[in-house]
Amino acid sequence: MVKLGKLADYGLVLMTCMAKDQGPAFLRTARDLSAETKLPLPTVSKLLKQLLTSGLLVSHRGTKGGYVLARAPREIPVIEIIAAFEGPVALTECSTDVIGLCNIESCCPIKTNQRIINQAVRQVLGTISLYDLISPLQLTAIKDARGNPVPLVPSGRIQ
Amino acid sequence: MVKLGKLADYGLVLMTCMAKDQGPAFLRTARDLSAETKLPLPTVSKLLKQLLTSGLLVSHRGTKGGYVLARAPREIPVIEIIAAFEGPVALTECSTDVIGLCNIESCCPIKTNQRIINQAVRQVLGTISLYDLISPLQLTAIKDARGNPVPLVPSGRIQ
DNA sequence: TTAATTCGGACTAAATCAGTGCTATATTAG
DNA sequence: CTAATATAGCACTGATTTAGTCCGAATTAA
Repeated sequence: MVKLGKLADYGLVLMTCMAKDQGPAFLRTARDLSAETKLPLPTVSKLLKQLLTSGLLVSHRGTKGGYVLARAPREIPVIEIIAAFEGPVALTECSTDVIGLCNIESCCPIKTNQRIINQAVRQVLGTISLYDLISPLQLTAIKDARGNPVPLVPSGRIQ
Repeated sequence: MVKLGKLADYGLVLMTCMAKDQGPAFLRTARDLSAETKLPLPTVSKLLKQLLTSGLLVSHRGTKGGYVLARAPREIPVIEIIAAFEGPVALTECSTDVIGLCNIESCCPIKTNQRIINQAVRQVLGTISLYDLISPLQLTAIKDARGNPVPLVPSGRIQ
């Protein structure tokens, strides 16, 4: 399916939640976010931990503790959130920049070309920030790999 | 890892092979391709079958049979090859255009936004064709989601 | 001190996927 | 017509990955 794992999916939900309702030093607890997102508490807890160690969140322990975004939504590219759960984004295995893993290696005709795919995808995900996800309408002039505009709102309405 | 399954990966290898060495009505057998790619024959056979039913290849049975590309490499976008093995490309589950699967649904704050991610990725993969993979240097002016050029050959050398 | 909350690890059950094998069908060569 | 070759389609298995849960320790505010 070329899809994200559920954890990464949920991670995006949580990050969007936090970006929307953020105040100055507004700490959100795991329980709090669990209630808001309807995701099971243990899972939310796990997600937050992961986001923490990836440097996307900052935590405060003890009573009245919680999590806050480490940076402004504008400064958090979507690819970082995804990478927090799925590791470095690389559609094709040959292109994880690790040499020697590929058993075809020497004769592999597309090692070069797989980089093209990876780089294109990475670039796109890198240019979309968490802020873009909160306010999609302000996302200006998204263009595709050849420079043509991408119709984000096909029929004038976002579904 | 946000990566393709191995089958899709191998599928790209096979398609690239066929695109490179194609002649007029040049049939390639599974055995042939297996030898060239060093992939096990049963697997190659399975891959070819899949590519066939997806409409990317045309087959001829019997002695002197084999497979040919159904279209010119220029007319085969990478996303189709990937979709042949992984189904429709959709990074996030909410966005498979199926309504009602998401258990958060009503309160899901990012349904809209996930479309942005999916659409951007799909668009990029849709603009890269099999032909681009054979001759990467002729791929002109790949640009990212905001219109900035993507450096395909970072240090002047393709590794 | 007590209650609330994060922190870190380990563990289990389930789903997905790669890979293989076998039998039937079609086509060409001789 | 017959035999050899190659695809067609199906089912099966073993392994890998992943989601999800739980528990005890550390930390902080009241």
